[in-house]
Amino acid sequence: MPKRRKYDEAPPCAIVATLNLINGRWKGVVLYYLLTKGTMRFNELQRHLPGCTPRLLVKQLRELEEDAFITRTVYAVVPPKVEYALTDEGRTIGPILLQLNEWGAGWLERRGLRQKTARAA
Amino acid sequence: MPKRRKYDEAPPCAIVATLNLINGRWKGVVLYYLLTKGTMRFNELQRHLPGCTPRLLVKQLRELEEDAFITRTVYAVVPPKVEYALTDEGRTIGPILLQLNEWGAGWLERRGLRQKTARAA
DNA sequence: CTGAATCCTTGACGATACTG
DNA sequence: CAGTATCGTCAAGGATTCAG
Repeated sequence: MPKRRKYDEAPPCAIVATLNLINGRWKGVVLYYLLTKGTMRFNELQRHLPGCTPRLLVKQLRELEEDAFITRTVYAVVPPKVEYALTDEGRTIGPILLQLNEWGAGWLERRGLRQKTARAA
Repeated sequence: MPKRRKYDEAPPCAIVATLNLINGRWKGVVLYYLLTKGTMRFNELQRHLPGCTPRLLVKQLRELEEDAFITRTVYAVVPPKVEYALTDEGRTIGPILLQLNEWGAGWLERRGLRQKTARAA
């Protein structure tokens, strides 16, 4: 049994399935960054996610990799260098991520919780 | 302290904020049903969510209500009758829900996990 | 019919420290 | 730099029963 995430019991419901895929404290944003800023290294990614511990970041990245959304490329150099990039599959949710961002920005504004720019974090 | 959901510490990050709003085992589908099938009663809703206990359904509905996505209308009759409907605010995520559904359907298919129709559950 | 009450499990996530 | 290891917390969700 190769590790189950809580909702791998996902019924054949498209919406539930999709949401489960991007469930996780930072998955959505990670994908968004890789989408809008391109390939990134581990630390680079982490710097963009204030409050995200390496432990958690690793876990979410591994899950995204499992789900074929991103690739993980290790370079045999010192100091170590690992790059994360979107796959073609990962790129297919791009439009949704952009919409989530846009809608969320509007929502935050309606709530009076201004954010200065349209940045994702 | 009026009850906190785990991620109410949501940073002013639009994507994270949005995902947190529809996080929850059934929230997405509930919204989808209310969007595509219109106003629904409690039991009606539950019948569409196999495996969802009333306890959980109530909770998620209350949260959606708190977030102004849906309204809860109680009719003073016996037996009780309560109707849930999307608000205008709730309707604004409609496009995203539809896209989530569509993308998810494609994903499930690519995964070989056929679903017969385009139904959401 | 629409929940509320109670009790319980679990896994998502956090803090801190350490390493090749 | 890119993680592991270890320990701990806590809220999400499950099961069951009861009630207006």
